[in-house]
Amino acid sequence: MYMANKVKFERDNVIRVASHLFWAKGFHATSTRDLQEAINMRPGSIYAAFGSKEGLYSEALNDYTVQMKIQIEGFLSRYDTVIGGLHAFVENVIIASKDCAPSAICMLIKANNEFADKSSVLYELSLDLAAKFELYLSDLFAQAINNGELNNHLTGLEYARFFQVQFTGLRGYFNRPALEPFAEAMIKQMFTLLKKL
Amino acid sequence: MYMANKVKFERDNVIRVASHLFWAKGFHATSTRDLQEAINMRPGSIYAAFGSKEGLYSEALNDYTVQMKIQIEGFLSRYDTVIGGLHAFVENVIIASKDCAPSAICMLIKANNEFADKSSVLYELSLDLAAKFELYLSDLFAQAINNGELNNHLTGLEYARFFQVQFTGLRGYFNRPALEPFAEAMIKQMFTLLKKL
DNA sequence: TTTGATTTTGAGCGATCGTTCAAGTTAATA
DNA sequence: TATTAACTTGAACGATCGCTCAAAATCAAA
Repeated sequence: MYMANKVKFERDNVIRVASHLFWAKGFHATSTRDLQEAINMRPGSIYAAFGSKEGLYSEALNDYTVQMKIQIEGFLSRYDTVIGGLHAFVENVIIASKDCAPSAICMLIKANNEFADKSSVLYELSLDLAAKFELYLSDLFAQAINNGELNNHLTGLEYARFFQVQFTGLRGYFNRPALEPFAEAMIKQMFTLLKKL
Repeated sequence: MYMANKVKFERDNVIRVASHLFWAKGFHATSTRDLQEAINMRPGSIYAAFGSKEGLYSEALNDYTVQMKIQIEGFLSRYDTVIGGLHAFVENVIIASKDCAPSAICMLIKANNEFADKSSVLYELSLDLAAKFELYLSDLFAQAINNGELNNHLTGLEYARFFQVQFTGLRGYFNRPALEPFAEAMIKQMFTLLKKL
């Protein structure tokens, strides 16, 4: 009986690094040679493992959404309420991790923007992942309603939509430097409005 | 006395067409050959007129902001109030012109996203134009406050910031198809919140 | 130690990129 | 009409793109 050779590189770590590079520079501005250097793999290995630049990007974008959910779960576990956890998460993304994240803009939004004109598989993927993330948020807000943190004038999905519009808007706006002083206040405002909907 | 030969192409129109192409596809995904075909000019003429792909993009992005202001002025002149005009403008951008515009996303936001990682001249330009546009909006909201359309709990600049966050968030969110049914209600919600700030 | 399936390597392929420039065309002046 | 400066043309340059594949390296099984 012959066992296959072990793959030498750590797949998850490679995807993580590639994801950060794609997130920072975008798909078209990231060359395969940039990726080779960043993940320390030669073309043959990359193409054997991921098939194409698009294939690697697909896995990178997917991993991004997984990591984002893990990050949210972390905040939720450290806070008493769903809304409190989400508030801390939003503040962390926009303020605390501003200087260490590859980009202030959500990678899903960047992907959706970059591929919006053509009917590429990557555009479809960005729609798919965004839809799934919206469902995930809907569940969270449904919990918040059940917990009595929010009134039930709106559904979980409607709260999720409001949250995504606000969060995306804030991340896009505070991408510009010299606006940090206003970030905390505008995030507070977002959650004040959320509770009053 | 020798008078210079007239330039054959219509410069403004060329910039308009190039702007739409860049807006739809982004800077990196638009090749100079795409541009040659779209504006019906050969490389030599393009480079004589604009210097480089970046130079043409600069003029295209600048023209975009000029056109956006002209569009807003048009709506303001057709409505009694500043807020009414802005409401109609937002509805027009997100709903009515959804299918004819090159992209649902503001070209300034797209530029800011695409160039955010590097210290390129185009990134600086996007910051510059965004700052100028924010000042333009600040003046509009200051007028609205003076007219008594809005209370004076916030300054014109603070209203402008809120508007930009909401508008950007909505355009990003409704970029995805199959969400149109919710657009009008969420725009109404945005302006309801604006008046209650 | 030998074997052989598997993985890694990196030179290099054809295509396309942004850009240049010598040659051709145009049109106002002399 | 002849002159001449300005403009347009398009072939082609070097660089870089995404990607391939024959050869070298690797390691579990024999």
